[in-house]
Amino acid sequence: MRIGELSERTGTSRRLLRYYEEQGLIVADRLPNGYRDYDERYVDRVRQIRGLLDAGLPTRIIKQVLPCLDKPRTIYFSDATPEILATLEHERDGMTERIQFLTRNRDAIADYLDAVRGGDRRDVPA
DNA sequence: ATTCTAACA
DNA sequence: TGTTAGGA
Repeated sequence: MRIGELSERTGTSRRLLRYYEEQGLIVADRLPNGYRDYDERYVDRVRQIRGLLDAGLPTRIIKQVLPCLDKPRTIYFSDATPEILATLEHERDGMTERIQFLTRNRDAIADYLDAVRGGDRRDVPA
């Protein structure tokens, strides 16, 4: 498939797909006309990349982790070097911090909402 | 129509 | 990341 289809099927802009390639996250084959050519495997791969990006991992880290993940949404290291393990532990801690940050803000918003709506009205007052 | 590269009101 | 120019 060409970039347009991959874009639609992954919800990722063509611009971003080219950017991921530029960052070494994905490698596309080229059609005789120069167009990028992707196989089915890339649909999941791109989704996996987006997931890690949303989790807060920088592309440079994803680049190292990517070769260790394939089929489903799992990450497995049979060749986990101590450097990679240390990196992942750091990322894990970063995720934990972001989760706590999000939780605090979500609760603050939830409390605000509960305070504003006297327990009945579901729409925000003008 | 679609995609490509490069570049930035 | 979006958008756009200029080309295939």
